Amino acid sequence: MTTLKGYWAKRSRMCGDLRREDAGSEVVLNGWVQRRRDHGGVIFIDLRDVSGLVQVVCNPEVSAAAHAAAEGVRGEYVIYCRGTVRTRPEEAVNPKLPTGEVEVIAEEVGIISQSPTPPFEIQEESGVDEALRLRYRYLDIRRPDLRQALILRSRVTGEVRDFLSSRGFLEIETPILTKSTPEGARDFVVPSRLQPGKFYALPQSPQLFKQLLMVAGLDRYYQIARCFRDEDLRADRQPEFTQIDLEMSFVEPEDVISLMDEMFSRLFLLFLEVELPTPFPRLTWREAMERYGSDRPDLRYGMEIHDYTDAFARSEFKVFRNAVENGGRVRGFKIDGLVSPPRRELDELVEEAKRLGSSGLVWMVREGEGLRSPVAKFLSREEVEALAEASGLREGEVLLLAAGGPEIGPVLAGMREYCARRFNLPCSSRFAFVWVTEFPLFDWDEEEKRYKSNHHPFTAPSPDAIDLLEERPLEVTSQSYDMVLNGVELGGGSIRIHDHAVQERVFSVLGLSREEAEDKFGFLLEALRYGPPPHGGIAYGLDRIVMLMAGRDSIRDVIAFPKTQSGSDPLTGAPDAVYPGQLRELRLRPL
RNA sequence: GGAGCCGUGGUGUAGCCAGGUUAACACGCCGGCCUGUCAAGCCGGAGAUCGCGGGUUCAAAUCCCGUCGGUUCCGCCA
Repeated sequence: MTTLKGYWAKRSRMCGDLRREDAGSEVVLNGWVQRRRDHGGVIFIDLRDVSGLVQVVCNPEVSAAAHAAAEGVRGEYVIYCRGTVRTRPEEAVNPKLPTGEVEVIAEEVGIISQSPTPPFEIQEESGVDEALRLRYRYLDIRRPDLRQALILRSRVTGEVRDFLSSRGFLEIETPILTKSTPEGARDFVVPSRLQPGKFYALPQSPQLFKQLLMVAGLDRYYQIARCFRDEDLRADRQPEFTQIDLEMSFVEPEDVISLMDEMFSRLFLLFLEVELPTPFPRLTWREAMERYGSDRPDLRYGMEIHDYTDAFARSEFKVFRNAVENGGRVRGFKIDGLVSPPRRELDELVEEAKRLGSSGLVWMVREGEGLRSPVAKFLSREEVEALAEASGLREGEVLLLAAGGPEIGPVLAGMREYCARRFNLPCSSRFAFVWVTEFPLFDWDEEEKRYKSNHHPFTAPSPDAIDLLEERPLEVTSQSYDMVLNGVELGGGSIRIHDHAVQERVFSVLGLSREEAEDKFGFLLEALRYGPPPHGGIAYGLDRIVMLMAGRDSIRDVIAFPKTQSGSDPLTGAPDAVYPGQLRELRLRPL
């Protein structure tokens, strides 16, 4: 059979959908050639589309034309195939494929479009250099893991939309070209042609706009919002990323938190078949710092930090006693799930602690009634007993201790992570969610010698802490909450200030004069005079959510066209120079 | 801004520390054989001036310096 140039038969089914029940039916498939196996007589073609893969059999005894066409087919060619679905002979069933019980006996095959040999193999496991994959991202996305991640991402956002919309949220778009606001990350800036010398900024988040929408009386807003921050990149940070952003009127923290518990348990049940117990556990910021040394603790592991200061108050071990006498504390944790590691590994722990910025780390291993430790000789029997008692250390178990001020918290937090990874410790669960609440309203910025908002300047102080605003600002907690999953901050939010007087007091602590505040976000302040409802919300990093759900280590693996660490896109070549004429039009000149 | 790691046919690696033959292996690619494979098999073939620049040396993929790209982390990211 001769085919007309440009002719192709349109598909009747998707490759990956064919099953045993379809046996006997005539189908037309369109797809990419994953692989061709030519046995001289019969030719097998693995045909791929977005739904998956199915085997096409081109037997010259069935159709000489189809077989002849198949001989000219190469990898990544796009073809059509008309044929009949057949259950495979029992010994030829491929249990590795969802479609492995069937195959399509080709009666007609034609090439729709050709392809050069791709620069890398389109297959599951890809050790291929990421820069090359990014340059040919459209080929990279043909690989199943990337394709699946993008499918998952689409389903997650779809479900988020369904869920929020069913709860009365309205999806509203906010500007991409907007005004640079102070504090926070460095802005991406866009020059204005109509107003030379002036600039838009791309939004770091729709924060201010969503508050305006609450003042506007829309009651509940959400958006799958692109955000831009001109800061250095990381595995979990891109210059542009996507937030699930939402805001609600007439709510307290509890309302936001419980709604999000519901949304996330739904997502995980639907897409990962994981049942998450709700409500998710909660820790206040203070508890989190005390027990895990971090405001984003990984609760898949125990290794809770305890205070052992009392045990060393009068110790012969000078390093610890001095630390205690100088107002410091001795804190540490037991490495759950590790027994009698070799000396070499214990020494590695000390090195790691130093890398984390600690001046030292002491390990102790329970051996019989005593403790093996580099500092054992400085410890009295009473101290050893007190430690063994307080730590609950069992035979062979390891206790790590560090002494000093608040700076040892992050060190111990780092050591928890390191131990979990280094010793491959068992997880209590695959996904450990936790809310961290009541963050401090302010941090002290040592460089600029002033208070800064921990979250942002519109975050409401806890009602019972408002009186401390002026006297002891660092002790003021806020009505804020972060959702943390496996040690990754997924999102955070707060109840906002709706009382004008409170807002002014906060600005005053931040050292913002009325004029400065007016200049920086006067439009919001003005809006907040016109009957703002009490409101609050939260914003999530969608990329991070999907990354964790897909079991990936980088958000680049769940973004169709991500950027490299230097912010470039190897596919398009962005960023790039522009024509001099463009600069002239914008009244811009390079320095 | 700082620290670490990586860069060798189309792809992934070995070789580099201890400089010295035609730079090795696997996958892919091309050709041949082959009617049940699915990482097909067997036979044959093509394909790399070792990221780039400079230096040391009789001699550099290998040592030194610089630079570019990628990546991880610290700083930064309200």
